Amino acid sequence: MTAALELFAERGYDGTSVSQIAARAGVTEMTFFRHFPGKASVLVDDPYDPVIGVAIRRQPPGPDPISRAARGIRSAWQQLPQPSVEQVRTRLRIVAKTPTLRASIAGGTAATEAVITDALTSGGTSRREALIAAGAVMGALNTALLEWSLTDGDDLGKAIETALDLLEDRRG
Amino acid sequence: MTAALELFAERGYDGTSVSQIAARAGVTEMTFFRHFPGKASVLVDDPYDPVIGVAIRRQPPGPDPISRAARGIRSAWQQLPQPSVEQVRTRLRIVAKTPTLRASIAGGTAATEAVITDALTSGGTSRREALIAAGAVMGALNTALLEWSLTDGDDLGKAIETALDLLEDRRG
DNA sequence: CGCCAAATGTTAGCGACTAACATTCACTGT
DNA sequence: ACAGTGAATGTTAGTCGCTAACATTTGGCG
Repeated sequence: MTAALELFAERGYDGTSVSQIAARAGVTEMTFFRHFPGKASVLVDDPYDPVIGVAIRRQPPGPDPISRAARGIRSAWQQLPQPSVEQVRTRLRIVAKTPTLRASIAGGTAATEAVITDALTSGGTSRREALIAAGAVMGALNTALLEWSLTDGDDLGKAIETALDLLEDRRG
Repeated sequence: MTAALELFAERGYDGTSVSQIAARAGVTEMTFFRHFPGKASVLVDDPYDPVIGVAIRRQPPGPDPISRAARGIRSAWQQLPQPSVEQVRTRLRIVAKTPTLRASIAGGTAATEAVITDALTSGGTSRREALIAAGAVMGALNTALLEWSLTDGDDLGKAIETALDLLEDRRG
């Protein structure tokens, strides 16, 4: 993983091949694929889904599933151990600057969307509305995180807050 | 394109190779890639971006960029020539059932997101909020379209309406 | 010291995609 | 009718991500 991040920083994501990563790690291409399911997986690792699920369920149901999801994620974020901001930033920066990767995180968020959808439906929201709300929330969050990664010295928490406020606290 | 859609229906997206498509089309693999930038591009073709841009700009600015974007898209959708619903459905159905494709449409919506972002910022919204609003709207719409494609006999316009209403018409 | 299992290596192959170069095709002007 | 020209197509060869089948090493343990 260290080798990969170094090379991505040096030559960019598309500019570095898996065999180069393996070589710098003193290892074969094969053993790379035994540790990571794919080249993109070096940059993603998102174990937050369960926490998000219960946090959303704890929010009072209401007519607006988007707001409920947003409140749940805010609460989850606050109780989560804050990750190393600079590490998150370097990773996300690579994603933000690589179109193919931007696309592929959508695959990573699919699981989170499913968790949000389930949490919302358990509160009485129709499945269709829950799906849409989950899509909207994840769309907003992903965009906010990528944009944040490209700026300097800004607070990660504040970026998330901006996104959640915009989703939740409309016409205000 | 006809050959590709046939094969996707027969063997699934991942189960058909580009050379198979080319063969059925009576053509070489190379000339496939000269017509389509990639295998996924057979299923996507989204010339609506300019219309969306001007439609959003026409909406009165307000404190809530998400609502403005949603209203703009609703208006654009109403004045657009309605596409052949069944054709849209078969295409989207393939996308919905193929995880790798679901991810790759995110790449296709990047352009639309940029258009929405620009339209919103021209109305006084900050760049960060405009980006987030665009992400939320596209996330909701994509999810709604994919979910719609998997159902039978439902109205496409109604599915879009559900998404836009949820985004725009909060708390009630 | 020998044994077993996990980690790693080797080889071979598929599919998406690209580049460099050759070829055919359709159409134009003389 | 004919030569010429530019676009569309074919050919070949190669890179990269990724997988499968089988061999090899490695490390701990009785």
